[in-house]
Amino acid sequence: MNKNIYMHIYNDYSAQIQSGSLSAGQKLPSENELAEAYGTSRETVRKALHMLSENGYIHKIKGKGSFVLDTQRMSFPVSGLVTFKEVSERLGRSVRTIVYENECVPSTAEIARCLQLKDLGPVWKVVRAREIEGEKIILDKDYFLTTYVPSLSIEAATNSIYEYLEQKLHLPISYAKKEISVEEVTPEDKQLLDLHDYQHIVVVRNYVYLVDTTLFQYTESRHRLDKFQFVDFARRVQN
Amino acid sequence: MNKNIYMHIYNDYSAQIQSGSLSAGQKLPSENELAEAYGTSRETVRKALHMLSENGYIHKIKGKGSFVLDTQRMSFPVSGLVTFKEVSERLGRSVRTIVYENECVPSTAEIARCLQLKDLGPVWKVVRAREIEGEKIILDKDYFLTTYVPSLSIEAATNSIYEYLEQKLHLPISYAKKEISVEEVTPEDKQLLDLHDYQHIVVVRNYVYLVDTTLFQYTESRHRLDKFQFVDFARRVQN
DNA sequence: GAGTGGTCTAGACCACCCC
DNA sequence: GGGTGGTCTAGACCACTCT
Repeated sequence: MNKNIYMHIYNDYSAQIQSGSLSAGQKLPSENELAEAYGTSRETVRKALHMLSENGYIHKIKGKGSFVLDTQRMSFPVSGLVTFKEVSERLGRSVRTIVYENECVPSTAEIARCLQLKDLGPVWKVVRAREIEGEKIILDKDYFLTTYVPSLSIEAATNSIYEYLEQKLHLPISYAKKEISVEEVTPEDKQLLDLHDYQHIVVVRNYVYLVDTTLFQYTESRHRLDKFQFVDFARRVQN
Repeated sequence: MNKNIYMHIYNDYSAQIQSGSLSAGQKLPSENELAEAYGTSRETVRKALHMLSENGYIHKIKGKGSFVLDTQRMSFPVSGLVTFKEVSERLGRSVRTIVYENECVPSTAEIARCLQLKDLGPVWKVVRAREIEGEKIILDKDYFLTTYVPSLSIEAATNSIYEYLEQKLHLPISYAKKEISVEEVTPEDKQLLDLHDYQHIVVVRNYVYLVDTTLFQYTESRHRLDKFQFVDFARRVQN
């Protein structure tokens, strides 16, 4: 199951902290104790603890130990590379996805620029609305290079596209760049979402890269103002 | 100057990549070559390369090498724990800070909640507007525990509070939690900023912690809609 | 097969914290 | 002084890429 020892340790503790069986302020065993407990070396334990620290689960204090952080973070979408499906499941909300469009289209000049295409070749386009507790709040517009995603079934689009890409197509997704801004609503937004009278909308542009650094997906996630929230955890770089 | 070898390597390469003397796609020396060049071990080199990778500077491919990423990221404030001053200097924009308030006040119920205070003790409050190219666009409201920040000079508030906290008070700032949302403008926003007719404003709530995990600062950064941008870089967790 | 990055080891010394 | 985390070493074996 867990090929790597450090991943095993990381998974053990992140699960315990998320589930609440380890609560804020509690002290973890020392690195030497963990190394012995897992039958590994201290550096391997340290790698796991470093990841827990990077992801906001614990905090390490020299001379004292590692401590669980107060972490009811991640209130809503878009932190890290977490998918909408993962987040809504975690929240246990009543969520529905409506697929408006799921087809191969010639790319417009704007999409070609976003995907860094030389010519206006075809792209696979998916347009979906996310309905949360009866209101259509988020509009997701996805564009994929047809080289990697020649087509997508309605089932894949309705469930999780990422699940399909990673588990079926085995695309090695590596990293993403996200840009958040606020823009004026478009007629399309008004038509496809329950926007009330808001004149602006939060736009999250997502550029997704494979491990060979090719850009293969561009996504525009358009959120109704009042329902948008983004949570971020950051560590100050030490000197 | 650089106490740690890995920091030395990290600083060397992050500087070269930021300055553009290493450009996107270029290959770094192999880990073994770097270890020899810096007269250190491979694990130490790997620690530096891991940090470069985490911060979006490079990308590592097993069997091939480490490559510089296309990185004109960080378009505007609020990514990582970077201060306003650091960012505006990097952008080379004409920026001015106006201090409206800089004093010790009793905390309101809301501020006490944000700073997790038991009682309504005093806090040091700073209210500043950020003027960019002639327009007051950002309103920063900072609240500090007086235990750590008994007072602040106008100079510190006008320049960089962080610089003062870290270099003069030697406060060990460790990590922060950031929440971004969009809210309705308040009369205070209208009065202190050049808001045009926008009815909403982007609010970035920032909770800053010291290394001993005490929360010592709460900041509300209120950005005019059209000028707000947030850029984030994220890696997909590998399995 | 040679070169690369990914994981892991079993030590070492240091700086810091607390008693 | 004993325990803690922070840094570093000099090896090892593996999986992967390229040719």
